[in-house]
Amino acid sequence: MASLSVRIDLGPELRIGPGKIELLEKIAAFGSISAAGRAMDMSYRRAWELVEELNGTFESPVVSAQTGGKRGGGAVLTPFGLSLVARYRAIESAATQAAAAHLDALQGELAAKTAAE
Amino acid sequence: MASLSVRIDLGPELRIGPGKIELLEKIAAFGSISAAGRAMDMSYRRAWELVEELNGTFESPVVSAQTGGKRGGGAVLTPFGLSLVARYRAIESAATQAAAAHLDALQGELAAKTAAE
DNA sequence: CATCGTTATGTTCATATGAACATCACGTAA
DNA sequence: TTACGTGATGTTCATATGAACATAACGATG
Repeated sequence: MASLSVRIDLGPELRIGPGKIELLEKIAAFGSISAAGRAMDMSYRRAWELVEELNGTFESPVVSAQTGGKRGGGAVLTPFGLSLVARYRAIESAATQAAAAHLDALQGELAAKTAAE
Repeated sequence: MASLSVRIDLGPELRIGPGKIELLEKIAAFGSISAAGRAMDMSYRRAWELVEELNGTFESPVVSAQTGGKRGGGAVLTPFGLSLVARYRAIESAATQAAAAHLDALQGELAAKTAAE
């Protein structure tokens, strides 16, 4: 099934797409950067770098992390981070819904081409 | 200004985004792969590779090219290629319009963060 | 026949990107 | 004190990616 993939451009060096958003959601769900990375089959290193990049691109941090402690540490989304995720999903949802008919048409056309010849 | 960037996933190895679409439009406008490349500040090699990739991913070719001749040769979009571009722009337009309000809200929130502190 | 602009490739090189591995710091719990 | 799980980095290496350059085929046109 054809689907839409949405990225938001907020300026040069300021882009956010489905990958980073999913990572943020996983962090919110597990309370840990490393657990989020594992869930996405991604090295901790990589996950941490993405978080670092996100925290650096926006004025306000998106993830707040703590080292040591009960479970060895952990990470949570800041209010701004939560808001960012919510807004992205809202945008994605609206976009997908609005484009659904066109997508189906394209898909159909593609199937016809595949069937023919 | 914040803007949306849309990619269409039609399967693994079957993705199309703003770059390829723009290239196709330039090819249609100039009637030449090399002219399209120049217009996008892209080497002919690169432009040709993208066209090759497009022609390979879909069942039906998207660009039809001729070597030699009056102007040295040229390239035009196939009917399917034209349709693909049109559908992409329609999808993009619908998506952008539907997400406009959310985008503005995000932009505003971002500006607030930038202003504060 | 020589020229021109284009398509169509080959080849080489620099760079960006991510994978992999290796530590260290930290704070709680046993 | 030791162990544990996590955050936070450093380092190295393989690979992917694109840039740059080079060349041939082609067909009209002069």
